[in-house]
Amino acid sequence: MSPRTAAQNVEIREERKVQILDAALHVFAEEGYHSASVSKVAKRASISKGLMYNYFHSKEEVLRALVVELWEYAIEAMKIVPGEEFDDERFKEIIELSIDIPQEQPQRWKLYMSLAFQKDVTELLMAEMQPRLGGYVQSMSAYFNGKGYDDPMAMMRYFSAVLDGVQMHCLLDPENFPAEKAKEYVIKQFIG
Amino acid sequence: MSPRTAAQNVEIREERKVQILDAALHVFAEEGYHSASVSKVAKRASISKGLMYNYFHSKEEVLRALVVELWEYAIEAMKIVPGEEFDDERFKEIIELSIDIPQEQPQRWKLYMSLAFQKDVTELLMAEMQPRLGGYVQSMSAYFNGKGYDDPMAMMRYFSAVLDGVQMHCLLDPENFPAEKAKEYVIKQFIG
Amino acid sequence: MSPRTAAQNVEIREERKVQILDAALHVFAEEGYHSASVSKVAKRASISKGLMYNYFHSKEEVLRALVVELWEYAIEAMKIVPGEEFDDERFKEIIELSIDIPQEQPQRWKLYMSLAFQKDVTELLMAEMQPRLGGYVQSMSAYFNGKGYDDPMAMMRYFSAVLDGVQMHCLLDPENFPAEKAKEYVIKQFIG
Amino acid sequence: MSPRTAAQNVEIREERKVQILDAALHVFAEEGYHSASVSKVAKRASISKGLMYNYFHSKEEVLRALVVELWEYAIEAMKIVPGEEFDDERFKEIIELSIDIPQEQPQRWKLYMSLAFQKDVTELLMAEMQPRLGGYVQSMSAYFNGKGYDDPMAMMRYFSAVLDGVQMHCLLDPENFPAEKAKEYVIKQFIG
DNA sequence: AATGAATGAGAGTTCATTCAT
DNA sequence: AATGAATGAACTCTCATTCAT
Repeated sequence: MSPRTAAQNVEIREERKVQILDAALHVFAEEGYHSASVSKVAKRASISKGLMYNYFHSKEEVLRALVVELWEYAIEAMKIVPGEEFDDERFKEIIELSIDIPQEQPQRWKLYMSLAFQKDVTELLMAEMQPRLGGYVQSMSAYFNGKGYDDPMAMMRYFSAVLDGVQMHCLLDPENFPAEKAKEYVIKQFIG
Repeated sequence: MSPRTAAQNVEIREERKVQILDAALHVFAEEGYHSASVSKVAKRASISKGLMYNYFHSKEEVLRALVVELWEYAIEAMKIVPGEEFDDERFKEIIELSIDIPQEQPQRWKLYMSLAFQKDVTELLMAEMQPRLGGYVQSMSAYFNGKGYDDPMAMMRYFSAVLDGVQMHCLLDPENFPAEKAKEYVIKQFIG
Repeated sequence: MSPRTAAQNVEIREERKVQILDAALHVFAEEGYHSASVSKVAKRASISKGLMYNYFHSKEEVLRALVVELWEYAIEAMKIVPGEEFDDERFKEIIELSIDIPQEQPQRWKLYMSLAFQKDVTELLMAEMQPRLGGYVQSMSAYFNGKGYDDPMAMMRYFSAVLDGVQMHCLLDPENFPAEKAKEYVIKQFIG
Repeated sequence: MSPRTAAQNVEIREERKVQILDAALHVFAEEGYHSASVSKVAKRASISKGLMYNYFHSKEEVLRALVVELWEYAIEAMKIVPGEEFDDERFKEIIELSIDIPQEQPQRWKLYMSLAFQKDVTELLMAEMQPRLGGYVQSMSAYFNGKGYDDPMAMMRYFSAVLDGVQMHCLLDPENFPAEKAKEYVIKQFIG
């Protein structure tokens, strides 16, 4: 019965973290972040309440981790690279991914959106994600500049809004919202 | 030495109700319905906690009143009439109003949007609004049918999504989002 | 429109008091003294909450009045006279009345009994009724002394207990408890 | 550095439960179930209010536990066995125990009696006890049938009333009520 | 005499967090 | 690393009582 090696410990910690975040995602999604209790998350993760605090300093931090994870996944999935230049093909791909990704894990994204309107949370997330998304915004800005629009910045912001609206409807009414058509419409409008 | 007259009481009650709803709007909008506490609402309304319950039976009822008020105002402001037929001019007006109205009372609409993703609340809201909005959806549906689109229903849903996205960005970043341009873009795309 | 005369005022006050006590009796009996609210009593009495406090200084005082009223009625109905001497006939009558009276107004007596086990209330009532009941106890004591019992005081106390037990069961299970038989048994045992 | 063992936890929980029930007994008995506050019970048990809810889901459940405990003790102490047949000796013993047992733990029984008249609670108690007491009633019924009384059922009910009356007086005025004499009287009357 | 709007203390309950083990 | 007993502050809601009118 030798003690665990440091490597094993790290591994265990990593597993536990995933366990907890996974449990938290489900519980938060089902009951809403504020109504969900830490006890329930712990129970769902099959660990004790106390142990949760060994991995996350607070309920809020669990939420934060969940959101960061979400965005990291999205950035990864969209293969976003700082400094990248978009051509039409790549831009089309980005539109498609932007609409497809939330639909893969609707729970996660619904949870995320449910938070987006609460001041303190919004700020918190912005602080967390700003650095990671700066490059993306620039790439997009450059693309719209190159498109020869009258007011490329306005167009870019409008584009973001449209995309958000579409994502929102995909999440809220996945059965009735025509996601594929919406993709086409967006592509046609903004790429031409 | 007579007691307050009935008229006086009605007046007082009316005033207080407005006071409470106003306070609740701000507190709910800032902190989210679930995290906001009745105490804070009362404090903001400068009344005792107890008195709130003289006017509303529960926290939820305050929310309901707020939402009903919101929609009644919107329907009134947009001059929506059940069974109305939209022509291009009127449709343009509706687009413009849809984007302008939320900006007049951003708090209210932020609150409203924040609720859309809270599962338990969504149902409550739907029940409250369905009857009030049925006619509007039909008018719009008829308009899109008349436009000769390939798939008018899909287009209508896409239109709704776009509008929601624009409204959302207007609310979340009113200083930077180009609302006027966005109006033009929407009009150009959907009316032609 | 002349002002009310003093006599009229007294009359009104008396009526109101009866109104209130009557309402209180019903509400207290239905919901229990502690759970019943002053508002409900006022509503049932068709007056305002405020006015109740013009007649009784507190909820507790209403209760006290109710109990005093109850005992006064009982004493009156049993025609108890201080210093009276009981013969067998009269004692028989007292037994019968003791069992009949609670059954006439079961609500009142149930309410009364529900209070009898709470320390503060017990003391309160004792203080209130002691003076009114002293003579009665003496008469009874004299009766039992005259009966030639071994230990007349013990017998008297036992008698009181038996009577209370019978009253209690009459109130709690009026449909099944054989009140008339019980009367006979008590009479046979204590009078002979 | 291991966590508490399961056995330790069980022990702690057992102790605490006793602590809480003991505190509740006193507070409920003194102030009545409805007026007693959970805070006071917690204070008397020297624990936090919150912890009470780790052991009982509600104030009512504490009451229920108390009552069950009480009856289990009484049934045990009276050695009641379903289906038992009473002879005179055993019946005498039952009378004696019925009067002695409440005096051992007057608080508990005062509480119990105070509940008998609180409508909402009565039902709760009946549900809890009916199954436990069915056999006892039958045994008693059989005994009275065998005694050759005119109306054995009436006599049994009368007997119950007498016993309750005696118990009541023992509890309310233990110093002056002649419990031993009362036992004799009851025995003489009902056994002969 | 009469009203009911208003208060404030306290009710039962929940829960994020801590800590002894 | 791990537990869950324990806390305390905050929660929603109620209600006896007061007071301006």
